[in-house]
Amino acid sequence: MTSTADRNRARRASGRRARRGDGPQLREEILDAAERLLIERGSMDAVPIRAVATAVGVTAPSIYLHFDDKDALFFAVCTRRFTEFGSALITATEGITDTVEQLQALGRAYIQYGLTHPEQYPVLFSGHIDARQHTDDVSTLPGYQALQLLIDVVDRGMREGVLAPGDPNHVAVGLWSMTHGYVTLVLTQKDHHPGIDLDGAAEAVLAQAIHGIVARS
Amino acid sequence: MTSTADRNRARRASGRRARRGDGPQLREEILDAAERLLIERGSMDAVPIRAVATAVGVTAPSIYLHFDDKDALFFAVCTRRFTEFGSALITATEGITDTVEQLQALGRAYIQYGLTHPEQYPVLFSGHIDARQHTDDVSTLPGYQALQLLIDVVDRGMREGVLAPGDPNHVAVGLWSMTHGYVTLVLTQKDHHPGIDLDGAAEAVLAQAIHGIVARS
DNA sequence: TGTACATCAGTGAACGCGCGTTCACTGATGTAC
DNA sequence: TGTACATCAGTGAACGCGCGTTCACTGATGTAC
Repeated sequence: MTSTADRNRARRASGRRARRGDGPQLREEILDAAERLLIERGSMDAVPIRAVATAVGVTAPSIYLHFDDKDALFFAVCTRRFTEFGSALITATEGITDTVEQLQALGRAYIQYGLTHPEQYPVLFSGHIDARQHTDDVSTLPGYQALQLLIDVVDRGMREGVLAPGDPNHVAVGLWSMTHGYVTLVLTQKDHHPGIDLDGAAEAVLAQAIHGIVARS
Repeated sequence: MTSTADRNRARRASGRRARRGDGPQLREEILDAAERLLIERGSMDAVPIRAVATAVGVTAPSIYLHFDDKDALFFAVCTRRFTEFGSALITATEGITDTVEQLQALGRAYIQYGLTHPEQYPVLFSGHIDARQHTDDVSTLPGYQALQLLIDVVDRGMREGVLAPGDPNHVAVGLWSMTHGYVTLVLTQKDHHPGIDLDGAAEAVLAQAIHGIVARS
């Protein structure tokens, strides 16, 4: 599991140096370790840069050879994961022709991704990292692509007549609110409502959201 | 504005002491200051206990005469605000007899409260403070009463036949997901989606949620 | 009514830790001539 | 082919700050006798 860290430590202990061109590889190792620690500890405030360095088998200052500062490191962690998140959503719609079913698949994929990445999800969407300090390009920000994708599908559904007419932006925001809200409620409130099966409500919540926007015959 | 703090500082400077029985009053002042700083700085991690003490016109250790530790202080801030939040929801339904309109009023009140308390809302619902370390009574926790109220109204609507039949718990969770999700998206993503009027979608989102659960004639 | 005492509501100073970050350096690796 | 040099990829030590919390104390306020 920590074999690369051990290798780094062994190299260090034996007085050997990393070869030229190993930089990018170490960068990836740092991102992996930072993400793993983020998952373990629950928030980026609880992950010191020293801990990341130790996990990689390297000293703290060398982190700064690869990232400007701590924020930049964790922003990179999020960016990487968000790319994966976006792919998961796109993959979910592939092979599905019916627009309503596409929306359902999108919602399902969204919720599933959120619930299976309980630590990354809040980092992506809780606004703890001020993303705009790191990118000028808004389109790379968490949420942007997801929302655009959603708007496109909703728009198509309306033009096809399978969705009730309306403002695609508003409808998309509504759907996003519901899936996002459901994910965050499950993640944060799960243990606060003994009598209620929050986890088990996913399909019902999804059906309810779709039900609210389909065209009525 | 800081007159009580000034009074405290003046008392201190003049060598005078607070009278017996002033404890509870200072406790309230501490809560006020902590909340104000929470609003200003955006997160409880960004509010040192010394800053709270300074704002009240007192030294840091005296905070500990009123609260066990920092967590307890901010938990108290949240509890107080959550009581208000609960009252806002209950007040919103008063004088309304139609169940669907009650749901609409609840949702509207929920969203409005969230958007007008942009700093407290995340503290209440983001799970940063492990509430269960401070209370055994789950029913005092943020969210519990709100959800119970919602379930009651939904249940009544189903029995009246104005809402489509289903599991009241699931439907309530769906409504909560939507309002909670919308509030958090607006608070965290507002500036990330230039072309989209997130703020202005409230009524549409609400209508969509209601639309998804009413009985179809 | 006077006096010794307890208590309340703090104060001031310090402890001790952890953290982000910087700085001067090192030594192997690669390159120019 | 040999050698002087630049550079890459780090290291080790320390700086400096801020923070939560504790501890010994103080002096006015109230109370028992």
